[in-house]
Amino acid sequence: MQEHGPEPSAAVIRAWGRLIRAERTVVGRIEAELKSAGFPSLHWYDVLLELKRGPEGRLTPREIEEAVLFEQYNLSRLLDRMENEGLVRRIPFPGDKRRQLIEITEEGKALQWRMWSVYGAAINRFISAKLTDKEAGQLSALLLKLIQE
Amino acid sequence: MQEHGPEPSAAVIRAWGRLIRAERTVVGRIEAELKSAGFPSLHWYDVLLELKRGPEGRLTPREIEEAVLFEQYNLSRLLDRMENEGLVRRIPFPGDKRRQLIEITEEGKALQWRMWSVYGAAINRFISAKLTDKEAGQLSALLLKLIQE
DNA sequence: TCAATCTTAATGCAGTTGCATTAAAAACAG
DNA sequence: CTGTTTTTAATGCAACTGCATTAAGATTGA
Repeated sequence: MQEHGPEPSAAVIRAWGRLIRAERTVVGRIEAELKSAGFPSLHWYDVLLELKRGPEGRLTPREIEEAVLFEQYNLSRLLDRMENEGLVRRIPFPGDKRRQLIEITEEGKALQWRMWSVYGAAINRFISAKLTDKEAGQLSALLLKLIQE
Repeated sequence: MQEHGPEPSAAVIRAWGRLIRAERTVVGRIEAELKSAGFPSLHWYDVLLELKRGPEGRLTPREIEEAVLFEQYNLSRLLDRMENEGLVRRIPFPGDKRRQLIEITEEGKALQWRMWSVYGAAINRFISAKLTDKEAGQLSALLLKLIQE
């Protein structure tokens, strides 16, 4: 047997299992709502929202990757699809021909808005109904520890 | 604008964002460890572990689905691949020709064990190092609320 | 300067997932 | 019984993801 230090504690293993399960459960429920309302997936939403928040509705692909934690090649092709749907457009990055700026279109902003209508309601149903704001704050603080380093 | 009740609170939205991000971050780190040790993905591990825990190392596909929250068609094909690798075998379900039992093989048990060596160490590094047992317990309790209903 | 290195984004191909449907068997209802 | 409905698992096809590589442009350093 390979050595790898002490076994993780039961408490840690349980928390890890629940993290996976909670994420799958809630994402599954929310995706189902979006789909049944005829909308694309959360990944599309994530990109649209980040762009909308960015300066002039523009970000580089790298910035989007960093924000949403997608792989470079996945984002590249997702942007292809979104560009085909007229939700974003690629524009040259001034002073660096390698880079580009992704700009959200009016159509993209409109879609983000319409999706939020369904998404926000789903968050209410699947999260707000289960946690008080105080509990949500505690959860945020604990999850932050996992993200950090 | 479509009506959908009040906006989710900032605390809830933040918790939701962190849940997604924490899951992606930790899964990404753990998958990278498994991959660099030459092992298959966490999904394979999940199935192997559930089977190993099941009575006589056997479960129906439905039971596995329920335990790991995979889609029926995804599990069906994952089991094809695992069967091809000799990790599980399909056996008839006594008294119901629609159903089947999936049984973990000795090879499957051995793989689960070897993967745990890497997986457990990764959990130590990416979770135990970030949370005390007490915090892990709090996190579990909060996530349970999200899963329930 | 200019070759070596690094950064950014795209792409071919294989593997995986999602969606819709199918097929087979069991359970149910009249 | 027998036709209908439900349950279980598989599959064709399209969409998406992972991996490795490529190509182009910027940066670095002798």
